[in-house]
Amino acid sequence: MFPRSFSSSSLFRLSIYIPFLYFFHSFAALLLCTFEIISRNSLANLPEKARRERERERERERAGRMGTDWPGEEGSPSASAVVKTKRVVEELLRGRCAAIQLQLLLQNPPSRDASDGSRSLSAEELAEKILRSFAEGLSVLGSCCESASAGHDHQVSPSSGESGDSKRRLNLKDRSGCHKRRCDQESKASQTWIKVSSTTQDNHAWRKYGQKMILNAKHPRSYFRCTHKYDQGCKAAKQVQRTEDDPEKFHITYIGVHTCRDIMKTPRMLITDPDTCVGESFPIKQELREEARSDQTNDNVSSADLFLITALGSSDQPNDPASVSSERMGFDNANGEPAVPTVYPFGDDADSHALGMDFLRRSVSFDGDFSFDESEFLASEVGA
DNA sequence: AAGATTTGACCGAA
DNA sequence: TTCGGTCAAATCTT
Repeated sequence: MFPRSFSSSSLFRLSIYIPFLYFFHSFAALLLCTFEIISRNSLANLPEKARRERERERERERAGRMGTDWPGEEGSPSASAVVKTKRVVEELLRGRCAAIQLQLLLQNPPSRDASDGSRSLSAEELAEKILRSFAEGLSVLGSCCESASAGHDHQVSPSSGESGDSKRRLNLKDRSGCHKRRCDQESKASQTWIKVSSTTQDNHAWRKYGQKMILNAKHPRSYFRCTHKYDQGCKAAKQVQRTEDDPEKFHITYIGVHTCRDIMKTPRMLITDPDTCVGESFPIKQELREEARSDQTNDNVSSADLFLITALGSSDQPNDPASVSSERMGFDNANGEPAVPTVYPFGDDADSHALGMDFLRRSVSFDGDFSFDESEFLASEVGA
């Protein structure tokens, strides 16, 4: 059946290698189509005039990054929004480029004997590049609201370089700014979802910044923000409160998506088999301490933890930001219904939400109107 | 010493 | 005026 030159060991290696290759190839293709859809949508919304100004804008950014005042920009939020859109598009294009490189790398892998270490390293670098593009894009999108109220806003922007300490020194009067609050609330309302769990632990580093007794509630509510709020401008936050009927369970409200990237976790996410990572957790120091204080154990953490996606916003669709982004990416099925489940049986994981990569864990169906001509896309990409 | 938590005060919304 | 969310000085933990 096979030529004699095929030894059993090389056949064995081949049988292991091919499924991996197939998996990574599919993954790269998925990433590419994601970038393609987002880029096309964003570019379609970009006014022609703005596109012409793109080059000029790049020079501006090169000259003085964030924090530099440009005459005329401050007074026109629309111009600022265009700048943001352009930045998002640039990030997406950068990520798409990296995804193409990754795909090419996986399509034409160098021989295993040649340089195994360098091959996997470059693939990881590319993957990190892609994730960074996602994070940067989300970060820019998240800061759109603030820039609209630039005149009142003293909040630290992701790239302003201002430290948390200097922020602390701000006068109390500087905390006023109703525009920002209202704006934040509106944007947060669409990025809020609730989880009822027997543990407060998830795969993110949170820092507690407040606790309050709530009217007619037995238990206080704790307020957490992402540890990377100041160093990476991550706006994710959560509120934790014990449920009234069952004090063993926690009512957790997640507000906003993580735009931070945890260097320790990112590569692991990519290489870990979803099946094997179910139930695995990355212990978060603060929360473990809280768990210890409240005499809670994580033994009862299971896949049975209910992840409720509630419609806190106006939409009747699940408000999980990740699902929203999936929807924008065109992952809905032909019936117009979201192709995402409303209950996540994965137990405690916020990683995939944070990185906007839920589609990796879901069975994404591409039937419907969506079709992705990979070869055509690659050809056009190479031509460009 | 650095970073995290606690907790009283402040702020805006209702 | 009340309430929920946030801030930041004080305190605690590592």
